[in-house]
Amino acid sequence: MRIATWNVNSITARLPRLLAWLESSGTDVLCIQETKCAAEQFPVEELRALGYESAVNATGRWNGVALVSRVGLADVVTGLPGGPEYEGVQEPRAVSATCGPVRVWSVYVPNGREVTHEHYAYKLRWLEALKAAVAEDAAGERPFAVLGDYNIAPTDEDVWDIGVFEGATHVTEPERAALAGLREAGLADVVPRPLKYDHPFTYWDYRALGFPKNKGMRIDLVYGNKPFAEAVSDSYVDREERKGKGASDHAPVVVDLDV
DNA sequence: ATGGCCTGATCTTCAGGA
Repeated sequence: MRIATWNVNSITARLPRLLAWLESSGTDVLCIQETKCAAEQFPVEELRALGYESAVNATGRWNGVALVSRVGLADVVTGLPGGPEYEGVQEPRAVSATCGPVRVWSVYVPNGREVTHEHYAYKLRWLEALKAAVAEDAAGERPFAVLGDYNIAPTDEDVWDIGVFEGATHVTEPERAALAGLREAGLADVVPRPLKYDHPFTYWDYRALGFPKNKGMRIDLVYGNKPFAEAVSDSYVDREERKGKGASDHAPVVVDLDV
């Protein structure tokens, strides 16, 4: 079984590449982030034509997540139970479902913007709520994983130059402590292999030739419980999908499971 | 040449991304 996560940066803008990639990669379950569409604009029919069911949590131009699966999609939960509000609303940042033998979450963790910004405090609260919401499944016997754009680089090695990030979000101790909390809850960081260079970056800024210069970050993560991690036979970042016109600024992270 | 972007909506300018 092949499962992947991909921040597509607008599913509308990415639809031709998304459909082509699903077919060429043979992905069974895809966790999607930043759909940037209203739920009714999500391309349910185009995906159904390829054999995929969809579970969508999206409300408009910002954020939005989805799960698409061709191996079943049951017990869908929309949103993060107990999750915090930002400016009075629960933003669409989580959706979970059971896809065949695996329980899967697709998450888009808040960015944080600046460490002094209210959005940063919200990011930390959101991660606390995530830990509470997944605790039971994380400790369970069924293969379980939380995949998505965490907007956190787990270590200094997960950015191209840590010096550039002094005082910035994505690399702070509280953010990394939140990831450690998920690991303490029973989830392991399933680190993919890079297809080129020595580090599995998953995001490269559109600006300043970030991709050609490999100025990347590893912020799209797969956190799986013990049964999930033990079933992993391979994992890699499909950097080919970051190339060319019409690419997202994130590449898909692919995980193969023996389940 | 030492910089270089992309998205959708508020739509020719902006906020947000990280």
